[in-house]
Amino acid sequence: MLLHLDFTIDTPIYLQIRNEIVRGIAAGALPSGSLLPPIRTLAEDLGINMMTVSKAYSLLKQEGYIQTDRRAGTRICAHPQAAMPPELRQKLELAVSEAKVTGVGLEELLDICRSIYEGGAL
Amino acid sequence: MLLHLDFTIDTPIYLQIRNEIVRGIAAGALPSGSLLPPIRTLAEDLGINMMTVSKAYSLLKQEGYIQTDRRAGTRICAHPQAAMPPELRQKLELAVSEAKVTGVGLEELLDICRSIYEGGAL
DNA sequence: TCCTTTGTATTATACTATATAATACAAAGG
DNA sequence: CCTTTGTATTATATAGTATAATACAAAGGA
Repeated sequence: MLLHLDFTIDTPIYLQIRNEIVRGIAAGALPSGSLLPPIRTLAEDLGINMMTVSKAYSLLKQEGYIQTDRRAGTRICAHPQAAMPPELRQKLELAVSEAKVTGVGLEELLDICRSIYEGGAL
Repeated sequence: MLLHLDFTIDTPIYLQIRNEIVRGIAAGALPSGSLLPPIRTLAEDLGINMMTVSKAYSLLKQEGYIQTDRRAGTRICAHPQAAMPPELRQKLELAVSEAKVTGVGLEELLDICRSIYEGGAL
C-alpha cells in the first residue's frame, strides 16, 4: 500500500490520503472488497500519526467508500449513488471552468477526461 | 457584483470568492477588461472583512486572472497558459475519479463537462 | 482465559490557517 | 488637499490540522 504524500502543498494529509484512495478505487487498483492496511501500519509506513490516518478512514467511511469492522479491518465497498452529489458537481464545474479559462479547448478537455476515466489516472 | 458565499462549508471565504470569480470568467460574465469592485465595497456588500477580499484578489493576481492598479482598480485579464498546470490536472483527475466511482458513466460525464464548458456553469 | 489486533475515543499540546479589527501607507486623479 | 485605490502592519480570536500518549471495546487465536 503505497500512497504518495506531499507535505509541501497545503492540502491536509488526511485529505491527501482520502483522495489517493478514491483515485485508487477509480483506477481499479482497489476493487470492491479490497482490504486496506490497518491504521497503525499505514501510519507507520507513511511516517505520520495514527489519528491522521484514522481521520482519513473516518471520512471515507462517512462518504461510503469503505466499511470498517473492528476485527476484520477496513475494506473497499462499491456504492453507486442515485444522483451526483452537489459537491462533486461543483468540483467538476470549477475544474472545467479553470481549464476553459486556461485556454484548454473543449475537445481537448473531453479527451483528457476520457483518458482519465478509462486509464484510471494512475 | 453578486457573489454567492456559503459560510457553512469548510471552504475558506477567500477561496470561495476566488472560485466564483474564476467561474464568472469562464461563464463569460466577466470578460477580459471587466472592472471588479473595490476591495472595501465588495467586503461591505458581502458583510466580511476587507482583508479577506484582499486575500482573494491577491491570489487571483498571483494566478494571473486579474491585474491591479492602485488608482484604476482591479480588472480581469485573459491569459491562456502554454500548458495545463499540474494542479489543475490533479483537480480534474480527482473530480473525474470521484464521478466514476460514484457511478457516473463516461458518456454522461462527458455530456456534463460539455454543458459546463459551453453553458458556463452559471 | 489471556493476548493480540482491530477501529475508535480521549486528553493535551503545538502549530498553522483563517478571519476580523484598527490603522497606516503609497499612488494618482479631481 | 482630499478621496479612492490597493497594500501592509499589528494584534487578536477562532478553527483546523497534526502529533503524542493513552485507553477502550470487540473479537479471533493460542
